[in-house]
Amino acid sequence: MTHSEENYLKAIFHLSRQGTGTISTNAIAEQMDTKPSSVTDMLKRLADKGLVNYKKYQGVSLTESGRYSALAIIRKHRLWEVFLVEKLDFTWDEVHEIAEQLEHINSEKLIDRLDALLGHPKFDPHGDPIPGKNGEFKERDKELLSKLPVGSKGVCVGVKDSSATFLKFLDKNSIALGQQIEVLDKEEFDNSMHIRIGEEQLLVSHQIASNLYLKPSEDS
Amino acid sequence: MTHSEENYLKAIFHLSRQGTGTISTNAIAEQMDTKPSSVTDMLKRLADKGLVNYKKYQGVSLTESGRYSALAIIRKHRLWEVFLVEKLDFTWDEVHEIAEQLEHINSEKLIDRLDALLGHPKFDPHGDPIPGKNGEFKERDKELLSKLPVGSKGVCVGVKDSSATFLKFLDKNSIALGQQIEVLDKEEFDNSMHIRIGEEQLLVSHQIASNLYLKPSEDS
DNA sequence: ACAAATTTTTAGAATCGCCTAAAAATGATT
DNA sequence: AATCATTTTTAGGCGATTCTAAAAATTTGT
Ligand SMILES: [Mn+2]
Ligand SMILES: [Mn+2]
Ligand SMILES: [Mn+2]
Ligand SMILES: [Mn+2]
Repeated sequence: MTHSEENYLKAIFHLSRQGTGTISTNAIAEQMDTKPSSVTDMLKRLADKGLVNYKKYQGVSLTESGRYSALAIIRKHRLWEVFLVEKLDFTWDEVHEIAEQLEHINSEKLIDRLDALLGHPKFDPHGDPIPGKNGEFKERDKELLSKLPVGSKGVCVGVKDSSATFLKFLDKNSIALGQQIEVLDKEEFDNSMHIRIGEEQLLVSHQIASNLYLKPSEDS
Repeated sequence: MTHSEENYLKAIFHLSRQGTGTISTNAIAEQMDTKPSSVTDMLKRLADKGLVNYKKYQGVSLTESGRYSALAIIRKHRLWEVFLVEKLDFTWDEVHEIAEQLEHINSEKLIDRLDALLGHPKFDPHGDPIPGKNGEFKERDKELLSKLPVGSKGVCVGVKDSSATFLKFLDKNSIALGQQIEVLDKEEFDNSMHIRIGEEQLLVSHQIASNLYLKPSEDS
């Protein structure tokens, strides 16, 4: 598989775990920052190779084999991200770009060894689950902060937007994975939320609250 | 720069430290396992980008900038080889193929951190020197075993052929870098050599002796 | 149901990197 | 100097990936 094919598979995989059903040409084009006509071209090629189910005008979905390949690439991406943070002291806002390159390195043995070196991590630096060697993949239990009612508590377990700007914002306000968060109040006006993080209190906009994932505590 | 351009620069660099003078189209084609016409194509492109000096029928050489780029790639290649051996327990015959991929990863910070993690190594697993961050590069003092006179001693510091088959042969005969070697005798008939390695004695063919580098001891 | 708006595909072209076959230049031999 | 062999370049083409512009299909709105 070429780098380009791998990137398309990844994009299709990510789109299918968001919206429900089949994926549109335009959605892929937007995700990948290319033109729809280029997407159509590639979908034909991927279909020829048995990686996607594609029929003109009908949208696209991954085949068994396409899904397996996509998961292998995502596994590599996320393991490399862990490596960069754990072993090379990168911050969580720096690793994605580099992992975009490293994910295309082709060596099963390399990935197995890397996985072992890192102690078989289950999640990447952004809280996303790392697929297993044989394509096992389960999303973790989590809820957007913005969806939680006033009074509930939870632990921060992930981000939806993992752009460098958002991640740096979180750093600046000492919001990190593993942190306990409590919803103190919600403003009717703009849906911003008063939250407690450890000892601190903070008012976060709706946009922020809808990009932070919590694992709600049992007792809420 | 594309992967292909980087590979051509590397090939030209390596050829220029072997034979003397400018590099022929055919030599590059052979080194890279492509056709001469493809090489001509690429040389034009590299010349346009100011990476090589090229004039039709006159051979080619690296410009300042081309040499600098080539060294950067070789630096990455060799640092990754060290990483694979030191941190992921690969053997020295396994690392080259993977490093051929990793050398194209583009991130200065990544390489700086990797260099630091490895303790700023000076040589790769095959005894080849690792170019410095700013293009410093000096070949180490070494001599082919086949060139040494009977009675001389030295330490094994590198291999000329670093193919997996040769490296595995060396492993099998416990010849490793850092090993003390003494030339006991030379056969007139086929130039094979009787050598002593530590406690062991061994008869090696001329072909083997002309692919092992020693640093001759002062007193020889 | 039909026209308008939107989405998707096709047609045609560019670039990169490679190939084969033919032509041109260079170098060696008489 | 003329011929022959070798090296190198050119010409033309192919697959991969992308683009723009135009055509076709689908969806939406009245
Ligand atoms: Mn990422
Ligand atoms: Mn991630
Ligand atoms: Mn190597
Ligand atoms: Mn090496």
